[in-house]
Parts: sequence; C-alpha cells; structure tokens
Amino acid sequence: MSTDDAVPVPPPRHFIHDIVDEHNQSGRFGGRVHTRFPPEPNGYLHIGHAKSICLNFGLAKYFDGKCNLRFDDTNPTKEDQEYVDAIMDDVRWLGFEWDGLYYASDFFEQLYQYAEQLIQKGLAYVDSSPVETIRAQRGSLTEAGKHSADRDRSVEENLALFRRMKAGEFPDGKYVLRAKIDMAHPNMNMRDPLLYRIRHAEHHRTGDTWCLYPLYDFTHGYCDSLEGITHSICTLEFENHRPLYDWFIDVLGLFHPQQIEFARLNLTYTVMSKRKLLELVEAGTVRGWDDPRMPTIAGIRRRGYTPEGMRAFCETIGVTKFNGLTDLSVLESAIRADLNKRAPRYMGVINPLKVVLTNFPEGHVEYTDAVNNPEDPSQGTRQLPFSRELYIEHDDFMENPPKQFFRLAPGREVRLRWGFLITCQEAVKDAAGKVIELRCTYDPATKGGNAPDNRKVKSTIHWVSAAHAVPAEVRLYDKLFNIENVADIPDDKDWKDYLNPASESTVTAQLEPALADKPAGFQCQFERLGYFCVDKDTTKDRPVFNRTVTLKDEWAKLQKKS
RNA sequence: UACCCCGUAGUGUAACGGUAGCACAACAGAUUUUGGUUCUGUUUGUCAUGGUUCGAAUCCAUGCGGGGUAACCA
Repeated sequence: MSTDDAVPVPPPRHFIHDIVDEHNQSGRFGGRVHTRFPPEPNGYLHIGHAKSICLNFGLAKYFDGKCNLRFDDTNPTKEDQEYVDAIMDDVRWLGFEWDGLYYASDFFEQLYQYAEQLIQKGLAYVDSSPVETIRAQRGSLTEAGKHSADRDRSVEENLALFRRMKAGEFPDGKYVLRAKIDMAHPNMNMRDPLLYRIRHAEHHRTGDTWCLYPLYDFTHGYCDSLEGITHSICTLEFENHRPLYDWFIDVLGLFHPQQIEFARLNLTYTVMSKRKLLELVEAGTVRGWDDPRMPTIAGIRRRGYTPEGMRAFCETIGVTKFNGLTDLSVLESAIRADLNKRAPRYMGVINPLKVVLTNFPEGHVEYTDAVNNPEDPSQGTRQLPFSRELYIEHDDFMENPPKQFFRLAPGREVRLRWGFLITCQEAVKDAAGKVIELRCTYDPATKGGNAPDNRKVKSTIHWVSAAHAVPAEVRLYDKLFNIENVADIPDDKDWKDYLNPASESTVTAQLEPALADKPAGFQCQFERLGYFCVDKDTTKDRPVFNRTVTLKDEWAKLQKKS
C-alpha cells in the first residue's frame, strides 16, 4: 500500500554480526557461516526458542550461509518423537527451513570413538565411585575438589572397562567415564566432568543399540565440530562451558567452531522454563502444550499470533549479552501491527445488550455495505443485515455517563458502524435495577452511517442484528501470571500461587452471520475489541473464537485512571 | 565470601574515541464511520569515583549493583 513498504529494511545488526565480520576478514572459516538450532526433544519450543531460531537462521541468511536443525537427543529417558515432530512444525511455522537435519544420536558411534581416543591419551578414566561420592569430591564454588580413587587407573584397564560398559556387562550407575582435567579448577565444569553414563534405556531413534549414553557437554561441541558449524550460538548459561568444549575439541585436534553466547529472552508475566510449562500441562492447569495462554510456539499459534509478527518482534528486541526482562507490550505491539494490516474486520458483541428500534418496521431487513478492512481496500466490502432488534456491547451504554464517555446514553445519538444513527429513548431494567434492554429510535435517512445534514455524533459503536446473530463461544485471554517478573517469586513461595486466575474467561458472544462457518485458524478483527481467531475446538453448531490480543483502548485507560 | 559474564530513559536496544538515537510504554495534540490505525510534539538516560585523551557511553583502574555456575539434565 504505502510506498515505504517496498523499501527493504535490512535487519538490525548486533554484536554477533561484528564477530562474524571479523572472522570473515581474518579468513578464520574461509568466509563460511554455518549455524545450527540445537533443541532437545523433551518438550515444546517456546518464545525464547523463537528468538534463538530467528537468530541462527537469520544469521545464516544475512551472511548467505547455512543453518542446521539438530536434535540434542542424548538422554533417552526424557526424549520423544512427539517432541521431534512438534519442533519441526514450529520451526517451519516460523518460516524457516533447515539445511542439514541431524540428531546427536547420528554421531553416537563417532562420539564413542572420540571417547576411546581420550582414554588412550590418558585424558579420560572409568570411575566406579557412587553418585554421592562424585558429588562430594567435586568440591564447592570456593573449595577445590578431591581426586577419585579410580583417577589413576591404567589406560588398558580404562579401555577394557569402557568396552565392557558398552557391551552391556554392567547395570545402570555402576561406572561412568570421566575426563581427566583438573579437580581444583575454579571453573566447576573442568573438574573431571562426566562423559558417559550407563542407561539401559530405549532411545527414540537408536532403540536398544546403546546402553551407555554420552552427556551433553561431551556431545554438544563435538557435534558442532562434526557438522562443520562455524558459529555455535548459545545462551549465557553455557559461557562457563566454553572452556570445556574448547578442551574437548583441541585435545583431539578437531575442527574448532566459535561459540558465542547471548542472553535468552525473558518476558513479563510469563515463564520460559520447560519444567514449569510441563508442570502446567501435567496438572491440567492449561489445555495442553498448545493452550493459547502458554508461551509455547504451539500456544501462541493457537492464540493467533503470526509468524511475521513473531519475526518482527525478534528483530525489535535485539541480541545482546544483557540479561533483561522484555515488556509483554513489545510482543503485543508487534502482533497488532501485523494483524492491523491484514486481518479483515467483522462485528461481534461479547457482552450483549438488546436494543429494540421502536420505529423500525417489524420483520423488515435492511442490508448495508461494510468495508472489510480500512487498511486494505482490496479486501472489499460485505453486506450486513439490519433489523428491528439488535445487540450492542453492554459497555457501550451508561445510564449516567461521566464527561469522558462518548457512547450511548439516554437521549444521546450514536452511529451504528455501517448501519444507522440511533438515539436512546429508554433503558429497560429488571427487578434488580440492571439495564436489560434499550428502546431506541433510528433515523431512516442515515443508512450506512451518514447523516444528510452532516450532524456529528460523538461515537460509532459495533452491533449485530439479533435475528441474524450467530452465538459463539469466545475465549478471552489475558496474561498467564499476575506478577511481572516470575523470577522474583521467593523460593519459599509456590510459583503457581502467582498464576492469573482470569488468564482465560469464556463468554457467549453474538457474531455477525459472515462469521458462522470460518475454519480453525481463521483470523480477523472484531471491531473495537481486538483480534480473534477460530480455535481448533470450533464446531458447526458452536463456533469457538480465541482473543489473540485486544486493541489499544483509550477509554479503558481513562477508566483505570479515575 | 571462588570463577565467568553484564550495567545507556520506565522497559528493551543503537552509537565501533567526535551531535546520546530508535522501538515499546507514558503524556499532549491533529485526523478518523473502530476511543483502532495514521501523523505531530513532549517527558525521562550513559551505575559511581578516579585516570588516559583536545575530546570518553566507548579505553584503563577501583568500587558498587545484577546474572550465571557445584544434575550420572540439556
């Protein structure tokens, strides 16, 4: 539409671009840029992963390089094909396609060979110490650790034992393989880290081929190296692991990727912890991994967030090493900006109040034309039935309105969007004094909402014709937590006590007839209320809509102030 | 009281020794058949103290503050 849409905006740069530039200038990787997104298939991806995905795939695109998808599947007891499938769906939904597809388990044989090489170099040993001993001997943040009794086992003995571990001669936990580095190292990761543990468990890909599995630290860097990854992007908590990965690579003289750490995304009023999210799912607090309140990619997709909006959001928040907390409003603003351009407008009344037009002929239906999207004329118009009995929003009427209230009130005239101008004559109340119906008159000369005498009305409100209205279940979503920073919850408190009990509320709305048969996933704006989408629970008899995000609401803001 | 990382408006992020800018939020106004959108304007900032320099958000030192790290998890 506007001309500046045509001007391609380069993605914002950040410190990782600078690092890659330096590598390209020095020729460290021969000008090659190859990143990877390495999730563990033990849960669903969330918005934090979206940041990482946009970063890794974005970097590859920016530098005309490649980006792999690699599943870090080294813990057979926690991983599952269900998660693998969901993760691939999510990456594609975000708009990315991987170059190479790998699993850490693809490299199990090679990893095993590396382990034997370490043993042969005298850099790894088989330890029979029980878990508690290993833990105790590790020392603390301020004290050096102690050597294991098995630390000086001979190469031959280590090799023989390790091969017997592989052959399945020992039960779980009997032995582990450890690197031989430095038990007094100030970096805890260097204190003879564990490399392999025995697990007689079925792996989702390798089945029962293996009964010993490599640990993440041992696996991760080698996989990056084997895939030819040039820049191993990861989050800040792995900063202390970098010296260990470097050690693994260098002692075997392998291709050496550059690890670069960035700050993970934290958002107000939600959690990014897979463990906590899993707990919500398992406790039934939410409808599942794809509950629209969940910060999972599956959740926000069901909620109606768009990939374009998510990518724009990821560009906005930038990439740094500062561990901050991003305002949810930044995300919502990105989603609104995207939906505003594209979502067709419809009318739906969420909290219906009946209006009877006393001077409108009974049984008569008048059709008016409505613009589908004022932001995009190419979306055309549709016809709206108008009749004697209507629904308007309860919140659009006040019997004793304050000065700032522009909407309907006794004696006041407003415009019904794309309909007629109406004037409120009387508010009908029930025994309790609650307004249950409005008796209004309409001006037949104002069809479409234009007054021939050009008189002004203070407000335009949405409505639906009662006889034509489609009742629908509408799920209104709000923030998951009541507390801005979930990390601030004290350890002695239960984080679940801070969940927002009103994060979902369900109402029966009355929608304009055009909304009757929309398929799951359909997105639109309910005028003046927000963006909504059809939920997968929808049926022919009862449409179900989710509120993706509200519109900005000046009136709500004014109310809050007073 | 170990090691590593990080401190720029309320929040997030630019400025690569040379005018502290952008987004979101907030506030004020204009436009508007959505109290939406759009447009205009305003408020608010370099953690502190020294040093180097003609010149420091940027380099150095010290201090202060925040985060991470002691799973046979990733």
